[in-house]
Amino acid sequence: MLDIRLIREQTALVKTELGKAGVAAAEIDRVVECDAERRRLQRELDELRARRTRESKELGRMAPEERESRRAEMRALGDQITAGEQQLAEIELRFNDLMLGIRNIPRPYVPVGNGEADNVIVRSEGEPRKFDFKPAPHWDLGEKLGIIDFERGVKLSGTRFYVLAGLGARLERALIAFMLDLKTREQGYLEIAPPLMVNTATATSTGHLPKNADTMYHDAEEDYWFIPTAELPLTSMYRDEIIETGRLPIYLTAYTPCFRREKMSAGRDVRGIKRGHQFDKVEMVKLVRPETSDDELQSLVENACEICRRLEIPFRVVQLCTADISFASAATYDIEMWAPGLGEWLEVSSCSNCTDFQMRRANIRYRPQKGGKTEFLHALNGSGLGLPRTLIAVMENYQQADGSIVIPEALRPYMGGADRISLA
RNA sequence: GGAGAGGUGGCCGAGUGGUCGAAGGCACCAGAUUGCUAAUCUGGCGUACUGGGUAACCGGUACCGAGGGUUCGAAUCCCUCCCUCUCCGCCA
Repeated sequence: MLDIRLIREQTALVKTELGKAGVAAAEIDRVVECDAERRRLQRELDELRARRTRESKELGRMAPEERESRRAEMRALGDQITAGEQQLAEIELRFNDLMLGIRNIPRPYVPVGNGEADNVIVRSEGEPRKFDFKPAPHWDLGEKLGIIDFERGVKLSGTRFYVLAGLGARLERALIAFMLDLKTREQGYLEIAPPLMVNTATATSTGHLPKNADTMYHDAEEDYWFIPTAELPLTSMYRDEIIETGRLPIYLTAYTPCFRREKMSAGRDVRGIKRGHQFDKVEMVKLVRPETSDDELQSLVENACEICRRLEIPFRVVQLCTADISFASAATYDIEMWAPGLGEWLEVSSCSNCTDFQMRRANIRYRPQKGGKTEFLHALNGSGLGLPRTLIAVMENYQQADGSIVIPEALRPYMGGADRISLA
């Protein structure tokens, strides 16, 4: 959520900045109008209520016979207040809807653009390996080695589901352990094992609700949302809390499965394990002081890059343009690993500075000055990394002419002695 | 799932219809004082919205788990829901 005061007092600026991300100026006008109406009603109602309090107290001090005569009058005032309250409640509902629907303002350094084509490749690291054979896509490798079973995944659940088996499952577990160890031992993150189903308030805090309700799995009976990313529980952990300054910055990491309907991507990436309804991910979340969040974004990106580096897989960092950053984000960098079998760059991480957008929704604050006013923190999140795509990159980059896959050095300690996945 | 108890300010905790935004304590802030790694005293100190003021600040309203109801008036009475704790049942 944006600060209504900013929208109110610097309407033109907000329109310009949001315009860069494709938000229509009319949307801002609607909010400003609704806000004015809301405040007008609020003031009226406050006056009526002040009168009631005042006169009720008088009434209490009156003699009983005198009291009766004023009752009817007071009851009418009470009805007027009730009517005003109902009216205000309606306006507030509409106001909140409007506010929840406005996206975050991009940071000034985010390149202005109209789509994916305007994203900027910031840097690349690692040389793509030269193959003296045609590198196979991971689905061929996985099936031949018996480590990915697509047919049985479909049998068990349906399209976009698959089964990892044997050293395939083991390799994914190794990646998870490797990533979590790096986060917790070297990068200062606290490991969390959060709930995978969250309530509406949690999903609203991060900006996934109300706008993206149709992209999430939802249990109607209990009103639980299956997390599309651990960003939801991690960012909302401290909802409605005032964080002690000494505890900042807070770095959290979690390995969780993620669930996504992938409605928007119907027909895209249907082959392989690149895009499933369920996938594993290691996530990073930071809650930091506002003035540090841009630096923290850089280090967040670096934290994710380090994984690619240690796996010795070529990657590049892409800065998303204003049109491509997500609803809650003010600045986003994607990290893409090279997948020689697919012949494409795979988005394995997306690191965002969400500034105070989510923190305002979640009401997570701190006190910059002891005894002073509270302020909203800034929240950042990034994958570190998405598992299926990392798995693809490992398989395709480390494949050999005979169809076997060599285990990257960094993962060997986690592979129970295996240094290669070969045909049985 | 059954029975009972309970949810009050950053924290603990009192408060059963008006003078309660709410006693008291802790924590915190400012000052005083004694001095020795801290104590004592005095004062201040909730959040949000809103009106006024350059500002310090002053005023109004709302908020005592959430939502509804009764009443001139609700933290307090009634209803529904959520959550926590204890006991029982069931269960991975």
